[in-house]
Amino acid sequence: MTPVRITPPRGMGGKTTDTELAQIAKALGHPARIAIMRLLIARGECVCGAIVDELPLAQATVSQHLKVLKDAGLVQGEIDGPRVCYCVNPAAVRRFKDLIGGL
Amino acid sequence: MTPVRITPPRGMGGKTTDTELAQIAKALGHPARIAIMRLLIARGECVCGAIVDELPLAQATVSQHLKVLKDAGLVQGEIDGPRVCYCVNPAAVRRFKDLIGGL
DNA sequence: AGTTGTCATCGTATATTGACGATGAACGAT
DNA sequence: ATCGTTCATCGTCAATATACGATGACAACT
Repeated sequence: MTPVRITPPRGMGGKTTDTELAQIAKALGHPARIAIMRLLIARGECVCGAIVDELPLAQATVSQHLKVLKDAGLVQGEIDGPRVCYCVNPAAVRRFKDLIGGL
Repeated sequence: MTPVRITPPRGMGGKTTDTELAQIAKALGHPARIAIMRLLIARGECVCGAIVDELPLAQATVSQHLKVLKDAGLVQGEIDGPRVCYCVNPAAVRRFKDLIGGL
C-alpha cells in the first residue's frame, strides 16, 4: 500500500501549505533558475549541456541549480543515452500558481 | 524629474525580468514570511506586535522578516504612534502573479 | 524630565547558498 | 578494452541568510 495523504493534517492555510509554498518559492528565488525554467518552457525540453551553453555559469553550477529545481519538483530529468533531458513538471507549476493564488 | 524607466531595456523575458521575479520569489521563500503575508491578508492590516504574538519567533527576527518583505515591495509599514502598522502591497502581489503567469 | 511601550538596528553565532575545479559514473563509439 | 562525451557529485571557499539578545530610537503619558 502507498501511504498517500489526501487531506492536509489541519484546516487549510496551515503550516504545511506555508512550507510547501515557501519551498517552491525558494527554488525559484534565483535568477539563474528562473532562466533555466524559461529555457525549458521555450524549448519544451532541453539537454543539460544546452542549458550550460546558454548561461554564463560553469557546468557544475548549472547541475546544482537543476538539482534544486528537481528537488522542488519543478523539473524532471530523463536519461537519454549519455545525456540527460530536462523538462518542466507542469503539475508543479500549476500547484505553485494555485498556492500563490491563495495570497 | 524622476528617471522612471517605462519599458524594459530589451525585449520581454530578459534578464531584468528574471531578477525581478527571482527577488520576489526569494522574499517569499521562507515559511515565516508566508505566514506573515497570510496574517496581513486575513486581517487587512496588522501591528508588528500582533505578528510577533502569532509566530514562534523573537521580535527581532520578525522585524527582520518584515524588512525582507518590505525591501521586496510586498509589504508596506505605516507609523501609527508608537506602533507600526503593516499591510500588503496589492500591486506587488499582482505583479508577482503576472510574472509567474509568464511561466 | 523620566518612564513605559513599541519597534528597528547592532552585534554575533551558526547554517545555508552559490560558485568553481576536480573527480567519478555511465554510456556510445572506436 | 580504451577512449571521449556528458552529467552528477565531492570538496572547498566566500558570501548570504537565519535566529537571538542587547541596545537604540521614538512616541505617548505622567
